[in-house]
Amino acid sequence: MRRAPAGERRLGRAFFDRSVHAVARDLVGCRLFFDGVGGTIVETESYERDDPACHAYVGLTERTAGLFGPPGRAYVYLSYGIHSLLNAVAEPEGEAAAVLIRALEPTAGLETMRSRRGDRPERELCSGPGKLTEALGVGLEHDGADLSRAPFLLLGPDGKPPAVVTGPRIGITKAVDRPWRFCAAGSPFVSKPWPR
DNA sequence: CATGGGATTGACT
DNA sequence: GTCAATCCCATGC
Repeated sequence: MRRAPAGERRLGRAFFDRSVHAVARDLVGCRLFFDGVGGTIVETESYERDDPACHAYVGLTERTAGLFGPPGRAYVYLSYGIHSLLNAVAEPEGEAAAVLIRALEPTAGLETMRSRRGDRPERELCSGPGKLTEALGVGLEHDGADLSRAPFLLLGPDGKPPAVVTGPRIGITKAVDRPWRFCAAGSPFVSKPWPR
């Protein structure tokens, strides 16, 4: 049996079955593709159950049910009535926590991204949570999908994982001070405001 | 059944 | 720097 090259390591359920903050940090440098379109994750944020900014803070509802489900699934929801935001569910089943995927460094399917988002410079294709779902073609219909199965493909870092810097989360009004934003240090592909 | 808030973006001043 | 667009869904009457 062929041993998969290190760079082809797929992330399975076990990767997500632990602290959501550890998962968020380790996802930086991993590679996410949807139907062959995607790139390297350069920015994430973690949300846990006892967190006023987390949707599951209000408890179990039909909308948030996916957050309480098995780890390694997608949680997709609509923000501001316009943007689909992609999260990866973490922690054991019954816990409610997720990692918001905020930005990618595009490496595959750039032309497909441009056909969806307009002819933009590379750094503007996926540098924000709503931008990257549009670029990849991820929508609400993928809520609950298994991230370890097609059309999703989630691989470990290609080589050494990047240095990660943390900072306050973006665009929320509650629990703004918790340092649960994780960015690849020095990457020009993260969303604004850039971490220092 | 009506209301209002939200983990954003892009256009405009 | 400010601000509107736009829609799902939780909450409350």
